Amino acid sequence: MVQPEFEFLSNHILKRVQLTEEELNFMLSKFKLTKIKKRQFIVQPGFTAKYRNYVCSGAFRAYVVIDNGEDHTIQFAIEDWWITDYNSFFNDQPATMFVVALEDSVILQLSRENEDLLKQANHKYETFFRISAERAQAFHFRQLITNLTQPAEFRYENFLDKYSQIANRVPQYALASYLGMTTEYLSKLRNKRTSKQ
Amino acid sequence: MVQPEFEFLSNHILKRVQLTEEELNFMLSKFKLTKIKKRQFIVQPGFTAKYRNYVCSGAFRAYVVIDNGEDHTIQFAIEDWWITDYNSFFNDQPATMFVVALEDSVILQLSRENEDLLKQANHKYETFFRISAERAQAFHFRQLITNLTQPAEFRYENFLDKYSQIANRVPQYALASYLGMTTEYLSKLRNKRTSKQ
DNA sequence: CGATTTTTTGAATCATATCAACGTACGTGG
DNA sequence: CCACGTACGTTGATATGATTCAAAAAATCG
Repeated sequence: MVQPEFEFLSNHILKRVQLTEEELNFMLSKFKLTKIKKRQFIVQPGFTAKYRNYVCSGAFRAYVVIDNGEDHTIQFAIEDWWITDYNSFFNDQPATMFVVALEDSVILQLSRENEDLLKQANHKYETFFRISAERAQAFHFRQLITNLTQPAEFRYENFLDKYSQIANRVPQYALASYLGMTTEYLSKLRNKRTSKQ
Repeated sequence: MVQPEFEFLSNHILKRVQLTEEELNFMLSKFKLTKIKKRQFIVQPGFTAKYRNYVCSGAFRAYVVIDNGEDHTIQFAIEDWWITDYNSFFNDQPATMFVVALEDSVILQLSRENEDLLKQANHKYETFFRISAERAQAFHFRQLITNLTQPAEFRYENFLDKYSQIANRVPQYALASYLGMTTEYLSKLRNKRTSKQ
């Protein structure tokens, strides 16, 4: 009998690649279940991001801190999302981002060594990671376009449309910096919006 | 005796994955050499992007057109870069971008069918594409951060530093929209800069 | 509860966009 | 190979979306 956390990940994997039960179990066996407390960091600048993290429950925020002390949210992750500093993880370099838990969370962690082992063990595992990377690539591409081409108000409305479950769960300052605006301005947009309807 | 265009691609591939001569040649045999005239489109909205394109010589520009008619540059590609609408290519959906030649160019095209064939034929080919996707992912990630966190002037200076060969070869309006600003503003930044030194 | 963190509000300011006009370059047809 | 037309780049005046700063209000937490 599998723990529910592994159940989520199983579904996630099987949606992307067809595996036999044996293959699936071998893959799952390489993941480590970890509980993370709110405010705890799972990636920090200076240290290599040793794991790729699949979120079973809870919420995370990845951000960078610029020289002047401002922080900028790069990514959110809730259930069924992955998060890490990929630059650090892939290239075994010190991370440049923080990844912090916004809520008490449960994650499944895959180390770089285990990921390499899987990739070498079976064609299908490699396919899974390739598909993940390709989707992430396409996702960031779209995000880049939106940031480049749309004004702040659209970016906010758009985010509400697509990720309302995230919008309600994360602090406003984190969302503002994710959308590339100040918290004050987001607050004004939000007011304008509620008074309109 | 290999044509020089294939020579470039060989080097590119071998930098990323180790192949025997036979494996390399099989991979190369799946690419089609194509000459593209300046102003010619290799990807257009409405049509599926059938190829992943490796640039041997010349230069390309990928852009989207927003409702109001403005166009926004998403990517440049010169020698030794890849370009296509990945969303379209991976998901076999109509493209949303244009990709147009800025100069007379020579490219090597890999069709989706041939790419799939390669991925299935040999673990190592799949590894190559995975590495490509991972690098692209990390690249877009960094770009996203820069766009989100840095003012226009920095983005311009930064681009000059990192991609001076591109900056000199592409029209100014294309660069401006790539950097997320108007051509007028870029023109002013450029002036300010030259008068400063 | 009090203390800290987060969000809101308003006024002043700044970075960048817009518009319009002009100069320049370049490629195409005669 | 010149001349013309269209595309591209520059400049200045004005407008605006978004930031900054300061302070109050609201929410969260020990």
